[in-house]
Amino acid sequence: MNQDGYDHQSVEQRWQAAWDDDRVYRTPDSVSDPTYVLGMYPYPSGKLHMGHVRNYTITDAYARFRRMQGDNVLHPMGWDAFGLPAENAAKERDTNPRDWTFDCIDTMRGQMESMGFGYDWEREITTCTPEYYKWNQWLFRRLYEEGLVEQRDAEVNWCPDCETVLADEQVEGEAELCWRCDNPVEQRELEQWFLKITEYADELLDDLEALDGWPESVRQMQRNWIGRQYGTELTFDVEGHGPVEAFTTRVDTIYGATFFALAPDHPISQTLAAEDDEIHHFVHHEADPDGDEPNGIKTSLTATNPVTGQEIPVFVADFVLSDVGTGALMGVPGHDTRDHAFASKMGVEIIPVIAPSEDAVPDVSEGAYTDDGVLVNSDSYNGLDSETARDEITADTDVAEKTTQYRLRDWGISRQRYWGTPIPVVRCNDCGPVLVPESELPVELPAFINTTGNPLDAADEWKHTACPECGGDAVRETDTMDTFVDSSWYFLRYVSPDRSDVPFDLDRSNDWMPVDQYVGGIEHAVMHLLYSRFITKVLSDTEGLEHREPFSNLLAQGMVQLDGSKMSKSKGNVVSPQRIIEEYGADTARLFIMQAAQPERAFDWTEEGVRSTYVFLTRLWNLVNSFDPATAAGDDDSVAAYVRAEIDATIAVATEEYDSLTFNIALREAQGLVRTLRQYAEYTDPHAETFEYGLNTVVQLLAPVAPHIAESLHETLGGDGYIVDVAWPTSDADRSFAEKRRRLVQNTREDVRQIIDVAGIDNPKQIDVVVAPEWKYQALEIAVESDAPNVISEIMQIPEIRSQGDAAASYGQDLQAEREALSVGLARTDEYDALEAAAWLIEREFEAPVTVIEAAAAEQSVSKKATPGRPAIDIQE
RNA sequence: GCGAGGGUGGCUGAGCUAGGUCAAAAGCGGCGGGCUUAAGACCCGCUCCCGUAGGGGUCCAUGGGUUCGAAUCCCAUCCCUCGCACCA
Repeated sequence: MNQDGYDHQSVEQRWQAAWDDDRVYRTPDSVSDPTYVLGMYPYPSGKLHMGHVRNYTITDAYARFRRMQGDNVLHPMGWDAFGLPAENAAKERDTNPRDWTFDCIDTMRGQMESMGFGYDWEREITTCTPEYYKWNQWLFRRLYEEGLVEQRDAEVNWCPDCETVLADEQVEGEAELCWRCDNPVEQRELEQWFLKITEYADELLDDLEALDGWPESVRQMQRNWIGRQYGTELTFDVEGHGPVEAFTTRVDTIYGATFFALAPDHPISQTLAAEDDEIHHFVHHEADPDGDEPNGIKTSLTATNPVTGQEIPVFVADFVLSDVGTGALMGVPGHDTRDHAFASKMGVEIIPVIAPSEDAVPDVSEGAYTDDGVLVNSDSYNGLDSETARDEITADTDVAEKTTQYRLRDWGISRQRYWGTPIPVVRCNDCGPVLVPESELPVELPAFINTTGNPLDAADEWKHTACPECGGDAVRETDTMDTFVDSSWYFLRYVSPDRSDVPFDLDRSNDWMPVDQYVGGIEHAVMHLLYSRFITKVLSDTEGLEHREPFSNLLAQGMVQLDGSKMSKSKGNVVSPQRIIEEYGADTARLFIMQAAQPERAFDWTEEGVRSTYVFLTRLWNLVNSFDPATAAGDDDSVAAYVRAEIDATIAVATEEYDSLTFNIALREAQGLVRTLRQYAEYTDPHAETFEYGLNTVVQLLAPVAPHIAESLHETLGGDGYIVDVAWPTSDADRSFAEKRRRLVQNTREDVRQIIDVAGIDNPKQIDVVVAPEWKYQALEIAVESDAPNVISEIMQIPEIRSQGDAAASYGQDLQAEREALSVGLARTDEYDALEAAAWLIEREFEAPVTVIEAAAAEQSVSKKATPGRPAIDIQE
């Protein structure tokens, strides 16, 4: 395949070694406020996949771009090294998670290096090392001291396959499958450690508004996840069982409450189940919270509506969930779809209490009316609108109170696994749970024991210890932390990875944080990104960190697909980055991925695309290597001027696009410039300086994405030092001006083609392109500016125009006719220059001499057709 | 059901936040030509319809509306993708 291509292997190996030797990507601690570019660190599975390649190529290219623009850049990498797969792998291979993990890390680091990613490896972090996880334990202690840790029995999601607890966020879909192994999750009651993220629910929600560097979709997902709802909590008195709290967002419908419902696991339901066989049967055998049908059973009890005093029947119903609201609710079938379905099924009364207007009471017998409206059938509240009624009813009712409910739950971090951060707690018979003192951190993991249960439980020697408080016998907490704890603050550790006395250097963090550009997969939209925001806020409140958000700008990169579907091992449609690197080189892989689509979009991997990218790089290589300034003896003529203008335009466009992370457009521009340069060299002997300028520009514009070949070509072109340190090219070109020029040239060429085609001209002898006279530009400008009803009289006030006589009148009529659509384009001289410079393109195409002339020098019959932005064209056969 | 983002020429995909220069960029595919012994690569052009001097017609999911003028703004409908969902 590559016998025809450039030798990517030697090029890439050479520069990787050179960068390494010279520590090119080192960010010294002394730099001030570097641009912090970060890709989500990977779990070290042992193999880089295309998703990683895309993710890290984006950050690498952006980091290199910013560096060439003169910024100090912080671009680190590390390993999310704890986690269950290592345990499973260790069991399968009869080794231990630690060795396996470090092997994987070594392999992946090697692959990253062969991709040419410019990381500061001296800042590498690995979460499974005691040096790192010590600070997870420290964090746990700090949270504990701040009252943000709680231990409680909890119904938890238990994955029988992974033998561990999962956070709500790790349970996926309606079928409730484990996010890692896709097995159904069960419920278990266990003593768990929780981090009280709910204390920050409001701030986590409200601060999303200001995160305008984040995609709306991610912010929306977090909003949904937090799920704040304003409503009213009110007390119903349940006969014989006392007061029961119920939450509602629609207290305005309380006059329509015709039943009361309890979750099957509500304490009252449990009591009733113990006394009543039918209820027992329902609770334990019939209730199906996952089913679509609302099921329930009527009890013999009634509840007192606190507003109306009415007695309503009490049901135990499976659609009432104990972890939503209070696990009890008032049923308003007239105005809630689900309550309506239930009431219809159970034969409960349905009455309308909200109407679109007072004299349009809706028929709710067949369906609920769920909109806000005006109250009816509600005594003294009749006639009030829903919103006012909610306020007044809540205010008037002693046992009602405005409250806010959240969907967000506290973050359960206990995992019954070995390969994680030990929770720094000791259980003493006398003192209860006691925190391990800071001086004794880290609590290190004992040697791995291959067992079916939790290996920490089996590590007797490690498990039995002395109580830090009383010195008595005690046992260690054998649970480890959710690995999302590790990743909730790792971005701070990169700032000062060597500090053994603090988790992060505070002053430097205040200077370097937040991460300016964070890049990763959308799958972390809620979990990782929410936890990181939470921990950052806590550290801000407790440790003096002056930032309350960790990531200013977030890019959720799209998938790399094959034939429209996600690459996955199970489908067997995986393209190995390793193979691509070997066959085509890292630069090709990087360039292909980056030019294929916008980074947030999914795109299809195609072998053909990769090949043509490789061909492109080879062509560029040959173009640069065959260029010899000594033999390029062309003049600095109009063609050179055209090429120069194109170079400058390319710089302007590419810079803008790099800046907004739309690499695909920037790269397309750069590739287009290569084409222009090749055409130039084919057409004529190029002007050495111009051509060299073009080549240098292309190489520099490609350097962030294809750094190895760029270094080589930079060297070939006689550049000093590394291209990573070369200043990003700049130009005075204005993008919109450049685009106007391009459009003018494009339109003119098309016009010539059309004339030749339509007029059936076989063999043009001479092509004249006539630029409109100055007075027409003047007239146009006046017409655009003018508010006068008739432009003709306006422009005729200018003597120069008036002196044109009929021609002026005629053009004035044209202007008047198109009055509203007029706009000023290029100035006459700019138009002339652009056409003059582009004349060679037309000459080359039609093999006829092209002359760009001023109107004054042309035949009247031809020049009269010329208008600003539209030269007259005269073709002689 | 709720929320977010979308529906552009054979395909992919810009433009749509600042309405006119948009028959609508770019790439792919297809067609023709050049180069070549030939193929590939490369280069040039065409690729909605009609047209013997740059013209005309129809067009950007569908149907309305605003405007001198709409792919671009507004409304409604349909469809697609993603997230959440028996959430009180």
